[in-house]
Amino acid sequence: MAELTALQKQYILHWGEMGTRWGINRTVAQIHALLYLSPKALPADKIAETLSVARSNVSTSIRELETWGIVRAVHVLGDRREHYESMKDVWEMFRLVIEQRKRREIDPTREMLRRSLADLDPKEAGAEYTRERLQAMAGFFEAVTELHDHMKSLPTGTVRKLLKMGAKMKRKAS
Amino acid sequence: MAELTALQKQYILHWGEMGTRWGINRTVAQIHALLYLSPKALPADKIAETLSVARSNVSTSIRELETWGIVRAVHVLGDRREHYESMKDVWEMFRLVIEQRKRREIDPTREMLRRSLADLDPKEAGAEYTRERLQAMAGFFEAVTELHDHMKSLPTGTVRKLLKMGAKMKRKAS
DNA sequence: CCTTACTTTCAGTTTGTACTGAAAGGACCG
DNA sequence: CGGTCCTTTCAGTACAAACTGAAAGTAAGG
Repeated sequence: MAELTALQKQYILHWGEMGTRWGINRTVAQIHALLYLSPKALPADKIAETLSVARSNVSTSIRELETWGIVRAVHVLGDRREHYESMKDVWEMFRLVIEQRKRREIDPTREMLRRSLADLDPKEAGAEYTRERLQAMAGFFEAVTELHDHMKSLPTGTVRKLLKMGAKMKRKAS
Repeated sequence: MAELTALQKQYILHWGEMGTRWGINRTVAQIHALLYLSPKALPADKIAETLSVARSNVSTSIRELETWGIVRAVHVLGDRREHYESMKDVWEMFRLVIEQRKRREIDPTREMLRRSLADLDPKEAGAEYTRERLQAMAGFFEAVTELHDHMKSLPTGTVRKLLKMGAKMKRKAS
C-alpha cells in the first residue's frame, strides 16, 4: 500500500464521514479504514504520510482504536517501529464497538432513568405524567439491553447466521 | 412546566449529551427532551427561555425535529404562536430516527461498497485482497439492511412484543 | 551509558459547528 | 391596509473539538 488507489481513497474518505456522523473522530475512522484495507500492518509514520496528518495525531487516534479493541500493534522483524493492523472480522468489530458504546452511553442512561423514577416526588404537580414518560423511555432502553445481552450470550457467528436465515425466510414468505 | 424541576433539568441535560455522542445537535436533543416531558405543547419563546438559548436557535432546532417527524406544531385557541409537542411513543420515535439514518447513512455506504466492488480492477496488485475486505464489509451492511427491512415489515408494536418475549424466554432458559 | 530511533504528551493554533441578534418575512386582526 | 405578533433567515461571532509541532519520554543498539 505505497500510494492510495482511487478506490482506497474513496473508501477511506467515506468511512471518515460515516465516523463523524456517529460520533467517531474523522481521523480515527480514516485510519481504521486504511488499516482495514491494508494487507499488511503499517507503521504510524506511514499512516501519517498516507493520510496527510501529523504523526502525533496518528498516535492518539491509534490509541483510541486500540481501546476499542479493533486495532492492535504487531512487530516486524528488523524494524523498531510498531506496526498496526486492523481486525478483519467485520461482525466482531461492530460487536466490540456496540458493546462498548452500550456500556458508555446506554447503561448510564438507564441508570439516570432509574434514579429519576426513584427520586420522583409524587406530591409534586404533574408527577404522574412525568412518571409515565420516564417509564416508557426506561422500558425502551431495558428492552434494547435485553436484546443486546441476549445476542451477546450467543456464540460468535450465530447472530450472523440468524440474520441471514431471517432474510431468506422473509424472501420465501413474500 | 413553568420552571424546571431538578429532575427535568437532569433529564434534559443527559439527553443533550446523549445526542452529541450520536451525532445529534445538543440543543436539538435538549428541546426534544423538554417537549417529551412536557404534558402540554410549548411555544418557541417558552422553550428558548427555559433552555436559555436564542429564539432563532429554537426555530432551527424545531425544524430539524419536525423533519425527523418526532415533533409537530399544534395550535392553541386564542394564541397566535405555534405550540410544539413531541411524539410520546418512544418506540415509534426511535423507529423513525433509525429508518431515516439508515437511508441517509447506511444506504449510501452500501452504494459506495457496491460501486467499489464493481470498479475493482483485477489486474491491479492486491485486488483480490481488497475484494475480500470490501465483500466482508458489504455483507455486513446488507445483513443489517435485511434485518431492518424485516422489522419494518412488521406492524408497530410487534417488534416490541418480540423483544419482550425473547427476554422472558432467555430468563426461563437460564 | 550514550546515541539513535521511535512514541507520547501537551500548549498553542486551526477549523468547523453551533449559536446569536438583527433584520426581513409572513400572517392574523382591527 | 396598517399594525402587531410571531417566525425564519442569515451574516457575524463564539466555542469546542481536532490537529499540529516541538519537546519530553522511552526503549533498543552499539
